[in-house]
Amino acid sequence: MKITGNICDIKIQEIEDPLMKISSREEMNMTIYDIAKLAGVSASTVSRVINNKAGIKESTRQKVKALLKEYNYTPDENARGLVNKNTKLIGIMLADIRSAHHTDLTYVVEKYLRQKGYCGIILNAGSETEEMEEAVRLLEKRRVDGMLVVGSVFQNERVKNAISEHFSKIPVVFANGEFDLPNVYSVLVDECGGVERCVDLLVQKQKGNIAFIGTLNSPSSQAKLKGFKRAMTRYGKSEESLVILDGQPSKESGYQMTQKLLEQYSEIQGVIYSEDLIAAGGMRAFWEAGVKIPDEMAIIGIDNTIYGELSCPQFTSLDNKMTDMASEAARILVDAVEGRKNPRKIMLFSDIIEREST
Amino acid sequence: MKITGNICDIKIQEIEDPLMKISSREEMNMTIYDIAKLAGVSASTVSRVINNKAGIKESTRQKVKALLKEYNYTPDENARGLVNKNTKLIGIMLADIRSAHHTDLTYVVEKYLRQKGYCGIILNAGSETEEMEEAVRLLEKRRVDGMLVVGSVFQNERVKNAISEHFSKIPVVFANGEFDLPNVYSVLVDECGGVERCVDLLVQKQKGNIAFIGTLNSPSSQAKLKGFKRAMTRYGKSEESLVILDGQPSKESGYQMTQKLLEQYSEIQGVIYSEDLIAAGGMRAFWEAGVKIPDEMAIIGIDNTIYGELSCPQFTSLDNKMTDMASEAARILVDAVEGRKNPRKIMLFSDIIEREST
DNA sequence: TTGTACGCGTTATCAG
DNA sequence: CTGATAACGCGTACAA
Repeated sequence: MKITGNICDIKIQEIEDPLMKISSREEMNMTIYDIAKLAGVSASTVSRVINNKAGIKESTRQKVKALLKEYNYTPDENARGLVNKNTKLIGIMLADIRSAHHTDLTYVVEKYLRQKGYCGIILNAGSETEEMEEAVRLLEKRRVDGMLVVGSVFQNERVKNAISEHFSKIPVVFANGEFDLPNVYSVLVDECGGVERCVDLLVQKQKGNIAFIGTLNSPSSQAKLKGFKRAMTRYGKSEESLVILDGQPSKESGYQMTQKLLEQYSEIQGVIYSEDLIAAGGMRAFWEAGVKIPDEMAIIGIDNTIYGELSCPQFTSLDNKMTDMASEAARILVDAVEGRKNPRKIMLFSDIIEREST
Repeated sequence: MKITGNICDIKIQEIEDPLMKISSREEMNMTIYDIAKLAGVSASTVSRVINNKAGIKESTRQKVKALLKEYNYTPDENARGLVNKNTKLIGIMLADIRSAHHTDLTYVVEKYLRQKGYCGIILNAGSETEEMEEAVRLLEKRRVDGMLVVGSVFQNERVKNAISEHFSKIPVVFANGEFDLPNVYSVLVDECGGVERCVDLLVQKQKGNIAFIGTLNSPSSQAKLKGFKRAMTRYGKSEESLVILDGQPSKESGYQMTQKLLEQYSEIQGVIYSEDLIAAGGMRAFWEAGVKIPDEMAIIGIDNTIYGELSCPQFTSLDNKMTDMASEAARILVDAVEGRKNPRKIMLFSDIIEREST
């Protein structure tokens, strides 16, 4: 990977730098002792100034402050944490930050945490329980003050055990899932009811023959599926007659499942996809097949991500309130870390964002 | 936000928990001293066992190890860092993790760092220089071992100064930008040349009247624009005659700019968008206007995100190698932190991923 | 092979 | 108002 030359006015140089090998030690970070010596006071006085404690002569305070600024001293948050018994670190565990709804959530959480003086450590813990346990262990080593678990895929015994082993004493907020543990809070969304309302919407649009396509393995997916079944039986369908296609959380899977649907289930008038991403894959299949949306087929996704808005035509999506969930979860977590009380479990209500596909 | 009831079989409870108010102190995290006492050895022996140092009687090693496991002791990484003078923390600064190409990059980086024993602290530093400086300060407080700066928006004097003030002694890798500072590495992509090749492709497809739509303010955008101008003049166009529409990095802006294009520049046969997201907005405008793609209009985006694949038709995109950049940047950073040498500046070469829009 | 003593950078307690 | 001193959890010379 060595390129030498001049490409588009950007000069490429190679400098095999001996990056400050010796010089680095000479100018370490300032400590309160250094400042104290400079100011002719004790370290504790400097500490007091830094933390704005009362009972310091104004003149010394100013003198110290000046030095602090001059040498632009920055306190070592880790050393601070050692004595304060907190790290101001929050662990954020999710399967994969690349899934659009988690990205949005993470953004909101990180912003909030930072505003409250905390730093988020985001861990892509994957979808295998072993990786998840590993992530929990890692966060324990970091002595995070609290932990946010995002996504119902984490709702399994292994993770629950890992948490009760390693994190029985710090607050944990589970977004979109729950553990029956004394220190775990839950923020949930009524995806079940939301999907019921999706069915209602389609029925109302004269699209009563509805298929459900998507993943079925996570608790969240199960809730969605339950909503689907419940609503469909409410409209007189037998559970055995329902068209439910099990797939992966990818656009490719959405595409394939939808092709299968078109081949095998000609009576279907509408589809509910368990995720927008899968729906986006489905849109492609309909587009290729020349199926008119919404006239010949109505579409609803879930998550209300940007995929629905980018699609042509834009598709309706069940907004499962990921950003609301993010701010609630972050708030509850910080509250818990700082000793403020909150309900152990709250639920948010999803909304259908109707667009051109219904 | 209090809900009581039973919704879709999910029982909602309200427990105004007094979350372990008293009990929490009783069972703090184990320290090496606790283990030492239990094992009847000194703390240093325990430390040696933990760090697999040689020169420990096998029997005591086993005894200690057993205790370690029994009480599932986990070393305090922060305390460890205090004496080791490292934190195994890496700061990752980007404008907004929600932009798809940054999300992918972040994922790759986080995975790599973790595999190498580091933890990433991701900061959404926004696009205002003040926020950026704030982020730098924050990372200094955390005493990160290294820092990754992602995105050419950070290439400004304020950030450069902040880095030389607060981070003159630790390695910094700048992905998609550069600072002339001794401790800063750069990983660049030849977006300029890439866009030139995009123009070449369109010309080759008999779509020589090309417009450029997108953001123009970041160094990265400037490089893209330069490539556009260079190639177009190469094909005999005068620079003044070029159609260049300045917009925002959003689908809405892409939509509006494209509408404007359709209204005002009927001779245009192809468009290069500075970002996939903007291109996606543009696709909508073409779709609404009934413009046939690629017959009546050829489209190329930049970033090679999922947006291009989801679009119907899928659009061609310049792959600016964000994930390669991510792994290179992460590798170089860890290398630098651990004292291994690397070129100070490397460049990756973009690739055109051709799809249905050209 | 193991223990003692010290230091990392900070805050808190207590004495002055 | 200010300064010693101890402590946080850990690693490491140095001594035994």
